[in-house]
Amino acid sequence: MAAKKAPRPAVIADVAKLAGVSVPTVSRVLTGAARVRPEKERRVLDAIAQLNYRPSATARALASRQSHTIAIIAGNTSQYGYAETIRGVEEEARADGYTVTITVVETTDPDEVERAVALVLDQSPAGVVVLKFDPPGVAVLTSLPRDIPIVAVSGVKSRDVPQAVLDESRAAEALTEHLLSLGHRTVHHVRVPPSRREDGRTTGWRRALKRAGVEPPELYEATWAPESGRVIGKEIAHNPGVTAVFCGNDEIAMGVIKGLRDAGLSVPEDVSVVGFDDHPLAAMWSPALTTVRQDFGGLGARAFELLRGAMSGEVVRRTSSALPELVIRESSAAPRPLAES
Amino acid sequence: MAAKKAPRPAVIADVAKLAGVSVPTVSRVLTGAARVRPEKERRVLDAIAQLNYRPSATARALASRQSHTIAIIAGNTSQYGYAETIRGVEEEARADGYTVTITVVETTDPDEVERAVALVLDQSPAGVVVLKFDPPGVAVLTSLPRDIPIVAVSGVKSRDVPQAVLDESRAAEALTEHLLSLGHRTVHHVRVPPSRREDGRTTGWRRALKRAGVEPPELYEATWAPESGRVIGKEIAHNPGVTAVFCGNDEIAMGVIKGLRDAGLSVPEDVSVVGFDDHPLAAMWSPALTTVRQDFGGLGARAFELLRGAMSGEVVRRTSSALPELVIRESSAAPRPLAES
DNA sequence: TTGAAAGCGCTAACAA
DNA sequence: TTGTTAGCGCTTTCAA
Repeated sequence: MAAKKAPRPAVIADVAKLAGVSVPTVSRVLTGAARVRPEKERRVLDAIAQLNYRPSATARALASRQSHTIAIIAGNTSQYGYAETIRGVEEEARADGYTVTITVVETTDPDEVERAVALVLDQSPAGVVVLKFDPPGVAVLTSLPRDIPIVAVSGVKSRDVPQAVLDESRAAEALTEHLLSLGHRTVHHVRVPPSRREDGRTTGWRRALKRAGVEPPELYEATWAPESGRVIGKEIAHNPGVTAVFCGNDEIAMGVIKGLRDAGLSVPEDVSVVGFDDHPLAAMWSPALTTVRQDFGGLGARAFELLRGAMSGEVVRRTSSALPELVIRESSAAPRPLAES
Repeated sequence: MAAKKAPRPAVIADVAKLAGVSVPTVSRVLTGAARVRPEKERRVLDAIAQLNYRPSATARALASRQSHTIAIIAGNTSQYGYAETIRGVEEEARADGYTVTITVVETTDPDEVERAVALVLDQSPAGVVVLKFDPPGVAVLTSLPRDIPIVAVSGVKSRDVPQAVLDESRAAEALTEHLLSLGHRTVHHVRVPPSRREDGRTTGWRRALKRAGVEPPELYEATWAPESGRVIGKEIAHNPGVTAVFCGNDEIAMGVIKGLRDAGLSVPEDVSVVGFDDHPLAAMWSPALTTVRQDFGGLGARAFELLRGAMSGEVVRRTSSALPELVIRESSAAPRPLAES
């Protein structure tokens, strides 16, 4: 039972009265919408400080028909790439005085997608950032009305809505070429769940192989759990034809290495394994992982910048990332010379 | 230049007119605040569907003086424990129809703390969850007004505000005892940045040591970056008195192991290293990490539950976690028999 | 059970 | 430059 003592928070009318001006005048100094005589402005500012007044974002949003909230919709919030991207968006948004809401959509189940979209729309956010890394993200994008500023964040280019992209296919291509240049006849690929039929990582891998005149071998399909990588690693250990493996992300690569080792093979002596993303632990791994750096934080920041443009009615252009950076460490090496085979 | 075509979204008055009832009646069926004659209710529902009407959360919040938004304030969003906790809160909140906003406070700089708190307060959220894992979290808690429902999430108990806790000291104690029971004379500790003078992990470690009659050796201080663990690992390698190391979290443990190995030592043969949290990659590591499982997701969920209680004016009790679960894997073993010493 | 009237706290138009 | 007057889209009295 809280005491009734709590003096109800000051509202704009209280400030106006104390400052001896009208309510709109207070609003004007608050928003800077129009000039106010310096002296009155001072009085208003004093009153605000004295009453410890804070404008209600809710009332503002209702009256001005625009909020200072942006919504992020994502398949999850805790995985490395997602978390970092969200961090990037939040950081930029906060610097700009925006509040960010997060809504997770775990599956492509129409009901769930619908419900999440409704939750977001009900807040009438000033803009929406959709993490289009996975099928739920794609589904959300489809059912989001287009009369509100939207920016997608993705690993592959598309002309759907404005989007900040990290060119995964180029990165995957470079990584695959690295392996090929080491002398491997072919490179196998462990794919993480793609956002559509094919993701940028797989595309780049395939492209590099084709260019080298090598027929892409069959894919291994992993889930997002590192454990699934371990299972695949064990499986790979039984296939002597595999000398180099390109994994969809670093966590899976770590799992694959674990599986390979459990089966008695060593990396990179018996098989080279490379990851993707440059996870903070990639360098700590034994052997340290060869991978490609993905700037997810920067990606998020760029997404917000695009969104800011869209929100201010600007004509939006798409961005593309800087070139991905290959990080060569210890998990990749030349193949063991074959004993005939 | 968007066409003016976009039919402005339907508002409650449109629904009322179409259904042939008054606005308050529509509101009543929406909120369930009062009984409405079944037939009218049907007409209202039909009108809502037909107009594709969505109530404005903003207007609702203003009129009813209560929002359906809860705010999470955290030191960061991407680190494992934080990200998982946030996931837990968001999941529960979403199931309850709440929108969640995230605000990051990176330092204890009063201006930054003030600004973030203001950003949160301006939204007049229905409740606030503060991740009190670090100094910024503690600072936020101090400058947050108490006339709004607040729940803290933490690793150590305190009577400040209602809080969901994960009993870190018990877990750390169990882990330290495990090492001691293996035959180690003492256990060294690599601490991660504490939220206050001392954190639960360090406290538990110290307690177990004291209980065993061992004087706690000097601490090693790490940052949150795994790399800092590696540096410490190298340092430890030069100290032959160290046979067992308890690290503040799994990432740091991985770094320490890396550093130890770089210096030519092997784990657990030369020194045992245990982590904390049971990070998804802990099992993939070589050697697989001995650690203690922390259910951050559940922690977040419990925090929301507490908050829901507080929001509905309930008398709030504190929760405590279930007992932490020790996960013994390969990185801990009996010390090497000494060659005299 | 229902409608009329009165706000919620603010910004937008419009005169003055 | 400033105040008056109208709302924003909803919920909440209060009568009926």
